[in-house]
Amino acid sequence: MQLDKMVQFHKAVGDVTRIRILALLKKGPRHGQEIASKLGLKPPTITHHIAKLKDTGMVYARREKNTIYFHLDEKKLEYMATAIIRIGEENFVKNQELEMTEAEKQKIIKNFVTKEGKLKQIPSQLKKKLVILSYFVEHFELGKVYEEKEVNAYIKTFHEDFATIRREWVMQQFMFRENNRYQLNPKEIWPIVIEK
Amino acid sequence: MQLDKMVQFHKAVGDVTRIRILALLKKGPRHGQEIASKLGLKPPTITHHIAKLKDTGMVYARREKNTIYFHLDEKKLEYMATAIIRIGEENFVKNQELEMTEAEKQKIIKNFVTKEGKLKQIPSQLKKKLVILSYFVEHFELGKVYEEKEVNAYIKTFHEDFATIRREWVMQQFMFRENNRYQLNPKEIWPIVIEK
DNA sequence: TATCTAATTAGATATATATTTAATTAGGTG
DNA sequence: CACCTAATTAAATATATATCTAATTAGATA
Repeated sequence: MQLDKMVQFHKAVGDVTRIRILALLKKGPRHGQEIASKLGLKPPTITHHIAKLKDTGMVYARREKNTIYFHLDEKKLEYMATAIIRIGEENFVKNQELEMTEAEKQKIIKNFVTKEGKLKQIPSQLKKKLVILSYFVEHFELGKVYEEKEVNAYIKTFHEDFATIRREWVMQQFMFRENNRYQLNPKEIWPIVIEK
Repeated sequence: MQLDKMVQFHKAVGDVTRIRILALLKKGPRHGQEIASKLGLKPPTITHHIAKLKDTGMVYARREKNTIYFHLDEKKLEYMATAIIRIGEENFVKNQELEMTEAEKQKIIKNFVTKEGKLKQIPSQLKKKLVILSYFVEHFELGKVYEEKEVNAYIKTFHEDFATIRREWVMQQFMFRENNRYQLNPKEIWPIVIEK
């Protein structure tokens, strides 16, 4: 699960009113006014909270005549609630498979990077792709915040498809994005380990 | 799990920085400066976040010489993360056992409440206790917020041990507490059902 | 005891968010 | 089409919180 999705989920659940709404929806679909009166709040407040719950995907709406009923998707709730328990595990599993020596790494780099330092193409094999992503991402400094523009500009110095590279960095946990700004993740949570 | 504990937990996890800290602690104990430099933040910021994680109980500290290492308690994390999935279920199970007729209810009330409306004693049998708790809690209005003083004052009109009654109302989900103010919960989430 | 290091506290600032009232929108139904 | 009801949006307010710098505390060790 993506880091920002996880934050969004826990922010959504981290509120007394929204937990009370979830408790009600667990008993079955409810409509806005009903929820408002049961919790002693005004309808706009419920709209506000329901919006946050809907954004996570665990609540959805179905219209019946003039009334909109809100439903709880318990499967999604369960999936998202347990994601935090598995945090880092995907990486850990991958690490086992994705250890390699410095020599192997150099070979892959030599195959995919020109003498001028340009990326010939994005490797399709996961292992090789990760080597390449890690190789180029080392440009960034730990703790420094980068605008999307800066990230794009840097990628363009070695490859034209900046959108793909940027997305892969985030997806593969080399970097993390927070409102369109980027930061390097510590190597410990990168999905690849190079034996020294 | 108590409602406010649940909110506290999800508020704690609902933050990018704290999730990143959890991801680090999952690999093993870390000390403050280490975390700060890995995440590109200053030590006071880490103190701030660690405090919130410690408050939930999922992180604890052990000193080694001059350095304090923070550990993740994965069992607690798992327990708290999954609590939201089970929300209302305890009540639902109880509901099955705790249905009763209006006549039964009246009998219990007659046995425990004096003609003057005073509570003779708090029943020790769960079923009877819940009847008594529900009987007296009906005094409150849905959606209205009560100060602790008001709640105490009302309880004293029928029973001396106001602290126990107040605590039971919250524990049994008849009311909920938020920074020392109290509100009635909707009957739907009460742990008892009276057949009409 | 003096000094070093790691951690915490205090205070300041900027941002986010929970709630309300008033106004508006969106679908039904006569 | 006119009207009704439920839901949403807008704007305002109050509260909470994430982060930093500067100052302080707490232990360890020489």
